[in-house]
Amino acid sequence: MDDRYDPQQIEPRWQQVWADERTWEVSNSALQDADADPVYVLEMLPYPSGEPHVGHLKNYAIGDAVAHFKRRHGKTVLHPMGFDSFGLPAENNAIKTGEHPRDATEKSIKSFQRQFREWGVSIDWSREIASHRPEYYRWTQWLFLQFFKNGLVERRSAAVNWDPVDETVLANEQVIDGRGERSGALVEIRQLEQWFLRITDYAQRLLDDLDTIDWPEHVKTMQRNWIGRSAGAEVRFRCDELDTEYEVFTTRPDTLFGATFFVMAPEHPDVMKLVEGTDREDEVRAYVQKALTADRTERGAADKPKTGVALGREVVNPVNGERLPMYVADYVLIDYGTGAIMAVPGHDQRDFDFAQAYGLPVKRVIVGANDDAPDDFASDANAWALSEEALPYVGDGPLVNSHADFDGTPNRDALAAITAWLNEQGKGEEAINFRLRDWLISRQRYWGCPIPIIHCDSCGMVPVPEDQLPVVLPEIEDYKPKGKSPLAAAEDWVNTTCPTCARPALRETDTLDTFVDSSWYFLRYTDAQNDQAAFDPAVANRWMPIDQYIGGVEHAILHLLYARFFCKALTDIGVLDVNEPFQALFTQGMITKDGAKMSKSKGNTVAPREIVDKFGADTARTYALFLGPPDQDADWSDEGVEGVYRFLSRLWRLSAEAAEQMVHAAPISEGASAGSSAPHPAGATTPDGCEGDDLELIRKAHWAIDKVTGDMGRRFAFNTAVAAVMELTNAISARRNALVGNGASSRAAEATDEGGTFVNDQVVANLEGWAAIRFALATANSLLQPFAPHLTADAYERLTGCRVWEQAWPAAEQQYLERDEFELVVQVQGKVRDRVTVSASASREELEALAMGREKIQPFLEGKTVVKVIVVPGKLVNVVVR
RNA sequence: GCCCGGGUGGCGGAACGGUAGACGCGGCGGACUCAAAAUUCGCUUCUGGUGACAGAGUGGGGGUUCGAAUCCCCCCCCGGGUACCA
Repeated sequence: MDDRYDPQQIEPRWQQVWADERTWEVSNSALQDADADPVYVLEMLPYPSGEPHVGHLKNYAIGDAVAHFKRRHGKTVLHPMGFDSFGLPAENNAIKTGEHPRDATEKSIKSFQRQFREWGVSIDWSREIASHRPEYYRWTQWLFLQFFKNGLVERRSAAVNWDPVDETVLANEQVIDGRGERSGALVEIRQLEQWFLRITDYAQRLLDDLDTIDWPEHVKTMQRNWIGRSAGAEVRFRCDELDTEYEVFTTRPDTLFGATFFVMAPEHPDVMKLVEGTDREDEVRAYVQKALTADRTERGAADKPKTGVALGREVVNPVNGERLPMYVADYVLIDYGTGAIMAVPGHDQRDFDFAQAYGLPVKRVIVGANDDAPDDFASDANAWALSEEALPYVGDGPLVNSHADFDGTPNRDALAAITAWLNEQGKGEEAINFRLRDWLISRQRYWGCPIPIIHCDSCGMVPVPEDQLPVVLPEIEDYKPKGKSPLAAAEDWVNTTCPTCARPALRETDTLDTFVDSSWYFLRYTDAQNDQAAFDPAVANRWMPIDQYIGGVEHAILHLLYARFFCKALTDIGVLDVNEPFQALFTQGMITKDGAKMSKSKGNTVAPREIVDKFGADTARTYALFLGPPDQDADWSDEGVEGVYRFLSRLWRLSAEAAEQMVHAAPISEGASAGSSAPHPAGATTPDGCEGDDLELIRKAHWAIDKVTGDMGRRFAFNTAVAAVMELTNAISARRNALVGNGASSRAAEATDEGGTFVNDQVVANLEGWAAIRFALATANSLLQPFAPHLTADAYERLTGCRVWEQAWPAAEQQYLERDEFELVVQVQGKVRDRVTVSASASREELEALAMGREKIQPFLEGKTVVKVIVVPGKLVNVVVR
């Protein structure tokens, strides 16, 4: 028998077993069994580009560990895989090289599939999907049409990055310092007709239902902040000159009386209307043009000097009739609120900065805590000692300089009162505003899902009839046509007839945002073969929600929010009954190399392929989980990989050796038929009657069961779980060395052949030791199986004759966890001064007395008075002196 | 800018408010070997001391507590997201 750990030999053998037996496939009919306990474990699907990287390895190592752990707790686990195969990188590659995005993508998918198999990930491949295949995107289109028919789709104009040289729309990512990454041309902002999904209709529910799901708190916080609910009022400001009213959203109606000017966002559609034909027109036009092309993230910077231009118009403050000058300024955002604000420089930092820069009046309407209050301030507001240097004041306080009805009222109370008053007067009303914007789903790109709409001159926008789906993505010559969406070049495809009136009509040439594809793929997995529907609601509802979703924290907002929205909307439409798709979420951290994000340009990438070739998949997977807490970023180290390889080698060698020992011991110890080489079938149960070092080893094994079970089940602490199995393996190795000496191998088999009785006597003498070792090894392999499925299957079979993945997860027995002694720490002033082994049953009083009597602490008590003694049973005694 | 994370030995990291540094890497020393590799055993936060031991120590500053890496406040640095990368 080969005593060398050889993953290249072990791993393919077990992968073959799982493939032949379709071990990881689950059928939907199995769900009809009342005893079925279905669990859905899912990692975010990969975008197939090139080969998988170590980030993928980590993601699927985590997910696979969870899937195995659940299976071994008796669950029926759905664990599928697919590919998010539409997207920009493949299209960019096509523009550069002429290679069809489909070819590059399919090639990449093949590589991903092969490597996932080589990693031994327990995937149900019968449910595989790829979003670029017509049999998938047919249903993406169908879902779009359901949204369309239910009024959740809108078409309206929106700003895009426009590259005037390439004549194409750019993704934000393609805009570098305001220039197109390919052309280098200054990017313009253009307004184009776009498709939207009305996710804002769901803002409140998306916010509220976060309370019902088991997600990391910081991810929920990010989503809450992204949705950005704020309560306030909408107030109408009249512009007499143009005979229009402008609505403003404010969270601070209490400061309405302090407004001294009015500001519009550069994108506001009325800005140019307001200055048309006036002497302001040129200056305003120049400012707007500049603001529109400026870098979006820089624009919001608080420390950036405020800029703007006067419009030469005024609006009337509805609460006091004051005339406020109008400005356009880029610190006002078109996407938030109404794109126009009332400016209250006395109580808002940004308004204050702007007022300072443009010499505008600053008015105080709330009294600060440090201002001196007159006794009767309501009747004599001017008696206030107003400290102008303290402005802007953003805190709370009583109102002043406002209105007789409100002066003196604490501003928080005045908020509601003023809102009610506005409502009475018809000048405004209570309003909730969300930061969340509608989801822009159309893209002027080739490599995406065609939008199934036909534009007809007579009938308008007509949905493609469902029985004509899919609208197949046409073949085109040039992936970068000038000025239009690339699909517009496929004239035979674009020119069609209207499904309603049969007259000539044109197909929509935009494609869908790839986030649409990935917002429902987890539903398709539940019923992936269905060619009559996107999914059977009964099947999807049975599997959903996903019990454990796992993916990168970089998706914490967009993907997760869109998928949540999809499920709610589809549930409202009536094709699904899933309020929240991801009941539990785990977000993994990034793997870096030498402290930096891996990238091809830096040349610091690590390909899993090389690791797997050199050390095997078990090592690669285990290391990916061992290198740190999986939810945090971690740095990859090649030396660390070797450490894990050494650990796995040792575990496997010890297992192989112990299995051999038992084969020879069996006829003698078990009374089994002579010459039988059948492995001990009960190797996984705790041997009885062990004492001394053997008992200690058994205790260690049960400690490891307890530790690994807790680390995996409660907190996803795979790194410490692996460490626990390492500790157990170290203990096994030490016990084994005590039995047979430190030689590389005991060569029991050879010895038996040569030595006859003497060796057998030795084996008998060591029988109890080997039983303990074998149990500990079976336990170590069993605990490590979710991380290293191949070698543990191999070793466990040798040790017990059983398939480890079919075994129930081991249970720690309390009697082996409890100790009758512990090490008491003795502290003085919180500093450790002594340790002593004491009985676990010692009372508080006994612990205190014992501690106080310790010789080592006496010098620290000398000349001091003992003020207090803290006793923490099972842990420590802390003596507090003065 | 805004939102969310993170910062602990030479390195990756461990530590329900209760022994800082588990486990692994690296380093040093020993065993085995003609030798090397592999394996195996021991030591390894820093400073002082032969040593027992003492002092310091979890990005910086303050606070709460008998006791803080952990909780609170302020600051610095690094990472993710920021709506057309996925």
